[in-house]
Amino acid sequence: MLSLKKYLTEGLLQFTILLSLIGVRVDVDTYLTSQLPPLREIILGPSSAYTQTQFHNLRNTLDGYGIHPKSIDLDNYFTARRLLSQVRALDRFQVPTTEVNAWLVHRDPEGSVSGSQPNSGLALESSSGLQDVTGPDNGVRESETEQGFSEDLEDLGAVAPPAGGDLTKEDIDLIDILWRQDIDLGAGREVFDYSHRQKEQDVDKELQDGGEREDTWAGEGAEALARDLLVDGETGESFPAQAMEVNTSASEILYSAPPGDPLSTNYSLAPNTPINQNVSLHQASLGGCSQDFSLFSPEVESIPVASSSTLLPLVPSNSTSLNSTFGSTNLAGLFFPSQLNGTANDTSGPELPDPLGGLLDEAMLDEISLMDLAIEEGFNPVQASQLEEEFDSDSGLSLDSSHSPSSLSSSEGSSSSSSSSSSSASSSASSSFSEEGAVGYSSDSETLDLEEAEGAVGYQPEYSKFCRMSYQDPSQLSCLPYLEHVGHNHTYNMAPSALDSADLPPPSTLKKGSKEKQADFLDKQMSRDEHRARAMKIPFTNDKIINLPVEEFNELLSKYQLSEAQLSLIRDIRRRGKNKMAAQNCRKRKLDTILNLERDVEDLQRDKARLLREKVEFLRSLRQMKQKVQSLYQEVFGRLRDENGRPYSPSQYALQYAGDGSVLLIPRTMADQQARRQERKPKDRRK
DNA sequence: ATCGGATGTCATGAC
DNA sequence: TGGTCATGACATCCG
Repeated sequence: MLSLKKYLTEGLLQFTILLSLIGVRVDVDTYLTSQLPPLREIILGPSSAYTQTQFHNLRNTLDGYGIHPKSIDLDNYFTARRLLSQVRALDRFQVPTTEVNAWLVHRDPEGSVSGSQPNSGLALESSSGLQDVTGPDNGVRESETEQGFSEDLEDLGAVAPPAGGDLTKEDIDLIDILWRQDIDLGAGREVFDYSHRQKEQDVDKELQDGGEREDTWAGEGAEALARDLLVDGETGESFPAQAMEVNTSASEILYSAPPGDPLSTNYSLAPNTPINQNVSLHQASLGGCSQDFSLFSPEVESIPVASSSTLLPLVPSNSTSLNSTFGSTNLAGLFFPSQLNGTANDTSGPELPDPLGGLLDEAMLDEISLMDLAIEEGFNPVQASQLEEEFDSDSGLSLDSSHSPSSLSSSEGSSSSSSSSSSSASSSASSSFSEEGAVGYSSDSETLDLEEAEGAVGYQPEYSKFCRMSYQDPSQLSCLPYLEHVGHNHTYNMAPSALDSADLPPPSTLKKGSKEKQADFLDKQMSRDEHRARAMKIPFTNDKIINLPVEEFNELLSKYQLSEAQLSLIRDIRRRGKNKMAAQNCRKRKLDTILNLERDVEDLQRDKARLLREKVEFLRSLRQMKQKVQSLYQEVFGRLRDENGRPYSPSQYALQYAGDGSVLLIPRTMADQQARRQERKPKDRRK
């Protein structure tokens, strides 16, 4: 806290120096000893009343990070830095830092403005700033967080294996017994197997999907975090420590002023310092950020800094007048601009030709170009203003409403469900079926066994459907790794485990009637190729035909004396079977692609909405900056006095900012020339 | 009866 | 060159 106070004090001092250099008397002691709550608390420590403002509640709530209330000090500290950055880098685009206004509002020493005004200003601007900057973003973040949270919940559920899903061998044996008891009722053992498999599939699938989602969300979380960091950086906190530091020369100049000089006491300019010598202002105030004042730089530097007759001494007025004129009213206008269009300013009268025309015009050009850009993007200024209002009302989420996380979740849910229905096949097959299906029709007895077994298989239509989707020879998976993610509809390898004698129920336990039914049903369940193979008395299973590696397949063919028709059929079966799997694979990929594209679109729409919000904030910030510049200009100019103590005529003189950070008082004619030159340059550049 | 989704099959091209 | 895969197009089934 001590170091923080040090920083704050230094920051305030530096800002005071800046204000002093532009002609404003700032008495730090006044701040330190005044009753101005924010500043005093910033330096001396926060009061409970301050730290419990809605400002922080809002921020903490929206951020969800539970920032300690004392972090307000940092906020305000950075706020000061941001203000400096804004003042120094008006030609640069900076992220909305509307909260800047908060504790720059300084109290009229004469008490014309009560401390509550800055306080309210702080509250207003701060909350506004929060809503503007962090609110909508937080909205996005919040939604994403919420989404991620729900996803996490799902993941938790997915990671946890379903109760009972992990069957032991005893369980399987029990299932066998139950199946033997139920076989007469027509319930196939695969019903049990399938349920088992389904659980495993669900677990596997959810594990897989959960992992994927976890990765996805981790990635999105990181992205969101990066965005947050970026946004934070855009709020000005990432500014280099220099845009804050007053260079040494400045301090030297300031403190080397005659001790008895009241101006030096106020960190202001020494009296009668000729501005054309370009010493005090240049070295003290703007040197550190001269590179940021690109708007003024090259042309101004090229000005024949001319005869000393054209550059008159810049003499700040006395501190009293400064205090009185740079009072709350002007500050209120400065920091709480009532006009957002930035085209008019109450304090800018016709008697004060705008010497910042170049700057403002350029800034306006930027704004216009931005608005044009917005229009090009289908986001017209009206929408921008609406968006701004939404922003103000902390309804930034509305942009995302049509692409809410729920929709994303649903899409992902559908994705996972679809993929689970398909990819579950291979995993279930590998876990449940130890032997591929056999369609051995070489003997009647085999056929009988087969039919009995087939009768036991998939008595229930639902099962048949599931079984078609789930069976896969695990031995082939190693040869066909891509199948791991594909659900196959292998009608032709339905029969399969029937030949596994270990799994076969004793034929004697089967009743004749149910056996016939089961045979009929199995007949219906057999694929056309299976029927053909059966009709052609192909001596091995379709599954082998399809899934054996080509060498083994040829070897298998060589073991049998097969007719040409049989060989042709076998080749067709193999071709069709492989093509069937390929088609399923292809469809799954296509579906995945569509889902990914859908998700990408949603992400892009979210990004677009965020960028639009940021753009609105940029525009708003730009307007505020322009108003501030104008106000500061008028304040500075209004305090300038010639050797005789008379104010300069705005119609005859203007302030000109040089590229090196100095501020010159030059005749208006020269300023107009500069303005025209600056106008021409961008046009030439555009050509 | 119609429709749409799921699936199987064929043709074709690429590797 | 044959095998395999990917994919568009079409057919079929089914709810």
